[in-house]
Amino acid sequence: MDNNQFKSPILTVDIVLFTIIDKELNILLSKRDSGSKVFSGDFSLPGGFVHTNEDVNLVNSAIRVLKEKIDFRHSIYLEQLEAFSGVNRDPRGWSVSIAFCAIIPFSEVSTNENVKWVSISEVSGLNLPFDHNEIIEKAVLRIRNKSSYSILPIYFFKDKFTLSELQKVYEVILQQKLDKSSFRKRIEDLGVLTLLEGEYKLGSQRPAQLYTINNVKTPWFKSNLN
Amino acid sequence: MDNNQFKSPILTVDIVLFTIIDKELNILLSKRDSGSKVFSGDFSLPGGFVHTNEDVNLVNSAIRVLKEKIDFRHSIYLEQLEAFSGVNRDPRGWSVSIAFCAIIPFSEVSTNENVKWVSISEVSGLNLPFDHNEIIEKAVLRIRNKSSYSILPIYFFKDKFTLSELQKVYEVILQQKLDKSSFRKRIEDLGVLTLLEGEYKLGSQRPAQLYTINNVKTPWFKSNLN
DNA sequence: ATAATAGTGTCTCTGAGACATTATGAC
DNA sequence: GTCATAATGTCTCAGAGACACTATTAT
Repeated sequence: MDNNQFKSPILTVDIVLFTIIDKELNILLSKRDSGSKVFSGDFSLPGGFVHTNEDVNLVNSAIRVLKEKIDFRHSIYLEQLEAFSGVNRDPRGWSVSIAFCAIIPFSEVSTNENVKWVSISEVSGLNLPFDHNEIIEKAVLRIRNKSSYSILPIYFFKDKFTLSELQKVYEVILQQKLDKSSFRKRIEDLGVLTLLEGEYKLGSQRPAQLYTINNVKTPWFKSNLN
Repeated sequence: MDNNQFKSPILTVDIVLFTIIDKELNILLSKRDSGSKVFSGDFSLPGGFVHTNEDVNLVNSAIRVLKEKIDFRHSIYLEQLEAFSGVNRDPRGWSVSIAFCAIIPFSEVSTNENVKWVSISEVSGLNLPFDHNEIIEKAVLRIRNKSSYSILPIYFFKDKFTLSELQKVYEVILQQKLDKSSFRKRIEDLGVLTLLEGEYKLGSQRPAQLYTINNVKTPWFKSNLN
């Protein structure tokens, strides 16, 4: 029970930040700092060390790391995924990385020369540093799974959206067509969407009703207990 | 991106080990070492530092820590719960603890003077060190939730069990009566149980068929996608 | 036979999915 | 009017739950 007799593991956070681009889930990769001891200049998940002098907890560390990589004004969805660990996952030594899933509305994505967005079909062909391929795989599964029984996908929208737009996002994430009728029934029964009275999305067809989310956090469909 | 400019956080693992005693979920608490710098002599979740010289990953650390506390021959169920972190959760400083959920068959529980089993109704009345009350709360929710849509509760059995016994364990965990007929339909439809031909549990009533688990890991009920 | 638990069958209700139909805008 | 998409309605089917019924042992 004495901390001093063992070399302390390296402790980092990594973030799998999702958005939707061109009807596909995309993930943010960032170019590793030239001063980094390992994989410098390569693209990897955005991540970094915990700053014990300024972060109050790991969520805070994750947000700080993300803000160092990209600009975002709108608040993002953030959820802890899993701790990845082992004596061999990092060439520098015994390492633990707490991975997070995050979602940013596609209307808010910014970019710069140190980051790039990569679709999840492309990313599986890349050979990323550390166990970042495995982390991404698990993050995608998590997002898919949660989307199948919750309204998580609303976090891909900034504020207003139509039910058809929301359905399309579900279809992109779940990679399957959904029935319009039952989709709408499920969503509306949740009672988490507020109809924006008199507000419509105009196009070259019938205008669609705009909705926004109540300030309720990720409720579940009834299929799950509780 | 330089590790050395920040004081490294304290990194530990904590385990919420469940079993069932007297028709209630129980959790293992262990007496903290007299040499421990904080809360020494108090009861807390079993936990400890990662030993970078002998552990290969965090699962390994968790198992080692548990083995230091109690004897167990039979393999146990172990699953990562969540990383708990913050500048204030440990009086020694910025700390991260990776919490695990674990299950041991109630036929296998051993005990000694440094550990005690406490029912989850009792434990909520205790004021445990660190954020251990919060960790336990989340662990209980996780076990309850998973039990509602998976066959996780089989891990409370060593090998053979009857469907009635299994149902009783579900009822203890979920804190509600289940319908015998639909319970059996759900379980049998999963196809994960093997009927032990000719083996029955005898009592003062009609003998019950004994089953065992296929070497399948925690499948889900259909209600969840995938 | 009775008690007690094991195990099965039947009915109903609900919710999801398939699919058809109606509604409302632009042109 | 046509076209495209929004929105709603109808039908069927499957699974869960309520509950009744049958089966098999000990005594």
